[in-house]
Amino acid sequence: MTTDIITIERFEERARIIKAMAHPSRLLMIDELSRGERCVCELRDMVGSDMSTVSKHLSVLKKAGIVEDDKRGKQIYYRLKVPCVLNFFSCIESVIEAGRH
Amino acid sequence: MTTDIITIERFEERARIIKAMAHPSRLLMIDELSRGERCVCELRDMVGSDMSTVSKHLSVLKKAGIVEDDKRGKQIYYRLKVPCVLNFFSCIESVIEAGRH
DNA sequence: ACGACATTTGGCTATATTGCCAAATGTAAA
DNA sequence: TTTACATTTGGCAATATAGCCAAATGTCGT
Repeated sequence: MTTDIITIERFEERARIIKAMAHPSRLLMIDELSRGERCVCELRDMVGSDMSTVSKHLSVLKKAGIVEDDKRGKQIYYRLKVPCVLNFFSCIESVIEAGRH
Repeated sequence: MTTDIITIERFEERARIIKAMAHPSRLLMIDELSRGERCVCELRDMVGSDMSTVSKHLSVLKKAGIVEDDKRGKQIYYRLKVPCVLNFFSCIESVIEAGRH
């Protein structure tokens, strides 16, 4: 354990991680990865963007510590490193639901 | 219930809400509001930014449906509308913890 | 070593976000 | 109805993000 003091830096660190999720394509990829690991080309087919765009999205998720990757053969496979992020979805849905007041 | 089909639009809507949280000052305010409603000036004192900046952050959270407000006297009080967003923090902490590999 | 394939990186433009100041709005007390 | 206070809004400059193309890197099969 490092420190339990809640500082501005702590909230900055938290914000960086949440920001990494804050994009529709990245959420789509997280959702897809919840069903198992996928190579970049599979995710590109799902998302429908340019390979380079998908790759950059994945690097954002990776830098945030949300996914991890693994090179096997020609492909690189990504998987969720911290699956609890999936729990966000149900809460988000209730925000949406409450929003329809 | 509207529809259960998972579309791109659904992920865009989710991303908008997550993006609304993706800022250190806004996370700080959410954290503070978890302890009860606060007027804008109290939040400004906590965050330490300009009043107008804090107000704009709050409008982002409000538009996303995360907080709601209520005018009483000269002040406007904000409170969490969907407290489940607080659950994000523990997961974020485990992302941070896992990141220190 | 060569060519095909999978992925990342660099570079660029377009767009979005942030945060301050100043001005506008709303409210209440004198 | 002034004045003071609380908050929002408009506008602007600085910075960050997104997505495409093209080029670079890495890996395999031949």
